[in-house]
Amino acid sequence: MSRIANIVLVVLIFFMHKKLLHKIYRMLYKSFGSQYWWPGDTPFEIAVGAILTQNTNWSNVEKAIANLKKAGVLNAQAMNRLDHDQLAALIRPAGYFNVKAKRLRSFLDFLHLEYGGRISKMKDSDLSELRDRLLSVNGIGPETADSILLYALQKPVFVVDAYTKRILTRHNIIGADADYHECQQLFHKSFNNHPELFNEYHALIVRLGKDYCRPKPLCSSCPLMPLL
DNA sequence: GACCAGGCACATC
DNA sequence: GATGTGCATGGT
Repeated sequence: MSRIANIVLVVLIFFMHKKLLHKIYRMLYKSFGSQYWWPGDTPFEIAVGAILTQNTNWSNVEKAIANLKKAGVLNAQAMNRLDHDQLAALIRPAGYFNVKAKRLRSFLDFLHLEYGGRISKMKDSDLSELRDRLLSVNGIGPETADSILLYALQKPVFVVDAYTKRILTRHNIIGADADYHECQQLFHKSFNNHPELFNEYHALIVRLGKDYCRPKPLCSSCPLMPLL
């Protein structure tokens, strides 16, 4: 194939995928409506939830969040005064409580050292630089960093999770070996950095994933089944 | 009782 | 660089 034909093919495939991603969004929104994400009252609570939900069912996270609220420590200053065992005991229902207590501690250290304990101060930073800084915090990987950026700080960043990859793979939009960045770029290029839409789209994907998109088998009542 | 859930870091090859 | 493993609770 000539070089030009190859370029034309790549562009065509991109526009096909873009059209399909738009169609999937419309189908999900029609099926489920607005999801009103993120389920959290403050940017700090959203950031804590993003760490606690790592590889964990949200209902377990809710129990841990309720414990933190009841103890009056769901703010950067009060949580910073807890020692490891106190924090781990409060977040126990979220699972991996020792690991997550360390990760929350790393985030608190970062927040106090770099932003005086105020998440709102993060908003002023350059997006790319802020993302790199978040990723440098132990326990904050791409999905957690992007969840904080999008849902706590309203930055135009799409959150890619296991459900997103599963759906994109099943619809042959990406290969099984596609990485986080590749999936994310697909959404960024298809939707022109639109934070409100990224917010709703990711929430809808999670809703679909929870209800219909188990690893196996394929669910015949899935709203996206007509596309397969 | 097995499987799964809104990941990530670290060890090993 | 790719792959495997540990981390843990609670619902289905």
